[in-house]
Amino acid sequence: MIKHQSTLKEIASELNVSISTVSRALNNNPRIGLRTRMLVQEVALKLNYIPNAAAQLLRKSKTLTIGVVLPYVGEEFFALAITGIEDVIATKGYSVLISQSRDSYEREVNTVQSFIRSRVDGVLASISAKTDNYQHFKELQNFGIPLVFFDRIPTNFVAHQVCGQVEQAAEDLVAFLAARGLRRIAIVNGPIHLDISKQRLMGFIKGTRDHGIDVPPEMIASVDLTQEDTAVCMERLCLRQRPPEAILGFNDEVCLQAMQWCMKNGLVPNKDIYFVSYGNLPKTAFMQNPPLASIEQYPYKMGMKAAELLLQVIEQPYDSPLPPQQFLIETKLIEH
Amino acid sequence: MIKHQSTLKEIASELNVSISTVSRALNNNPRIGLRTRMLVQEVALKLNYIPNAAAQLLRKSKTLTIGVVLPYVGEEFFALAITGIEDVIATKGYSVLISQSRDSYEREVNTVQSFIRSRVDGVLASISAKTDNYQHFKELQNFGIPLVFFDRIPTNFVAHQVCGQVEQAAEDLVAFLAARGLRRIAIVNGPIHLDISKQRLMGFIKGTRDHGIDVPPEMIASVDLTQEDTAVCMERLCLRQRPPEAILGFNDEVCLQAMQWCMKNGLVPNKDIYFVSYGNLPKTAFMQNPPLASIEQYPYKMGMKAAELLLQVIEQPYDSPLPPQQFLIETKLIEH
DNA sequence: TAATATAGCGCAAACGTTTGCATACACGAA
DNA sequence: TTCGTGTATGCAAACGTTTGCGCTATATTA
Repeated sequence: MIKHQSTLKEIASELNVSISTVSRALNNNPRIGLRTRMLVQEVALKLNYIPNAAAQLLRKSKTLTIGVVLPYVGEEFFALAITGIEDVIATKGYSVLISQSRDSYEREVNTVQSFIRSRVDGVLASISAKTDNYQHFKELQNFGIPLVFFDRIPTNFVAHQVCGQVEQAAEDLVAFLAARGLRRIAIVNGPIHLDISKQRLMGFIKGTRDHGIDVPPEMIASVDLTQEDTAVCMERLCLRQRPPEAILGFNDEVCLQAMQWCMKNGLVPNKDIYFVSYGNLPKTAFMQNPPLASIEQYPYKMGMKAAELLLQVIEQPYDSPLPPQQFLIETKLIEH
Repeated sequence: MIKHQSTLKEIASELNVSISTVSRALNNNPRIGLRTRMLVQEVALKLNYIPNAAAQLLRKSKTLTIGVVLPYVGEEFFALAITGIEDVIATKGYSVLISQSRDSYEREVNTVQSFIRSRVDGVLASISAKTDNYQHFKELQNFGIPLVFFDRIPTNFVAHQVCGQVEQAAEDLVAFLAARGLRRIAIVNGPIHLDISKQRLMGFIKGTRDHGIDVPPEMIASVDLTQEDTAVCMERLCLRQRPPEAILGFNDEVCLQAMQWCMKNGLVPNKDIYFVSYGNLPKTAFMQNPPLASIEQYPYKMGMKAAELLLQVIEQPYDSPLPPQQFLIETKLIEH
């Protein structure tokens, strides 16, 4: 079903000039006379010429393309981050390949390898909930392809990264609950191999200790971010003699899952159990019972910052690579 | 910052065989002896060889890649459609380039041209709210690149398309409202150059007529899907002597925008003004006042169907192209 | 007038693959 | 020995660009 794709050669033979002249004319090279240049561009337009990116990449070694891999494009947090990324890289003439891992390790690996095959100029990544092996990212680095992690950054892996002030935020959330006299507080955390989960936990422990709150080990849970796992976790947490009065969720999505479990099990969210969370997502503005407080993480800004850092790394000369950078985006507790 | 990217040539010289032998060995061509084949694959692994997709495309004329352009990846409807698309094309070894137009005509044009440059094997498109010129899609077809529209399909443009039973659904929504005794009904439609907007309007007109409902022209409005425009529209609609009792929204997103305007202006959604809509999006399950009824459009299924059709078109031989196909996905009215 | 500069363009190699055709060798049969 | 028949591999062209270098006129200078 392939029809016709005009090439430099065709334009050249149409005008009885050489291929190189056509190439230079289209790139506005001043070595070609103005008359010829105009003529070539005219014919190119007439023939609907569109350069073959593959051939260009083969010669130059630039694709002007960056890859973005993240868990779900549909999650508001990531959707906003994508927009931030696009807005930054568009200004430099880059375009972006978006791919979602859907929290699957295999999908993430495949995506990264596909990015390598197409020789993108750089990669932005927010790792899947299942990823605790970073070989594919290592390979990316071996290929010399710049890599910046954002939000869901790995632990024990040296790379550029951008994320929120997660630990401080957890302390703030605990303080928020403590100020309301709540003392039986649980945390429903994300996978602990995610650095942002570790940070949430540290902030939670620090915050509870600061307020003299005792945290029995059963009050500390991790889920893999699926609806099912969250339900199992809630079951364990709430079907005990003394269920928690409040829950600090990994993010708004997890809280929604937990709150759904509550409703199915005759508990009224934010009445029987209070929720606080991360995200402050736009959709919570329409909710019946949004989390009492949620940490605004400015995903648009985070996307922008990550993209800016990546571009900086890309433009760095071969011989003086940038040492691994870490950026923190400030966060803010929002009450609902 | 580019380090090293191993090539067939390197593997070849490492083993003192020819490049063609290496190429064939890696493709498991039986013409190469088993011993050599194993040896080559071993060395390829050792050197972290990953083929250069650009070079491959230049020789073969297949990228095993399809492009998807749609308004917003973050909208639940499109996010679900993407997932359906991915699930289908993954089974055939294809991968997907996702790009959002964010309802901008320029962004959509750029995306399509970038798809052409990278010579994708096919394109799935859901057009932006601003698009009423289809030259860029025409160009795609001139290049012989298969194209399938889904959901947001253009009017007056011959192409394969997949969308929901929109018109019938609008009639159903009107019937739903009429059964509740509501007779002052307005429609807040999408851009009228979208075929699905036209269909909504036709269903609306048919439905109201069937129920003997009079519809003054002021009750028929179109918005460009932005928050601002919806607010302006609501203003015109509601700040009159007799505001509508019920509104049929273009989709859940538009309804949310309209309901936000209501709340800002002292009107209680689904009490002062009833809403019905399209989408039945998951997030409405958490809402305080979801639309009373919403049309489930099965976006996952729609994405799958569109992808299946595209693959079929791609695999069609040059000489017998498929005549333009139109598929309807059945819909269902859901009460809340 | 001769030497030199300059403008305008073409030649051909290179990027990393794939693939039709040719080649080299071993082995058994005539 | 000679021929045929596989089997295993190599050669070289081609895909569509970009780009260093070289060529030819014409214009400028001494």
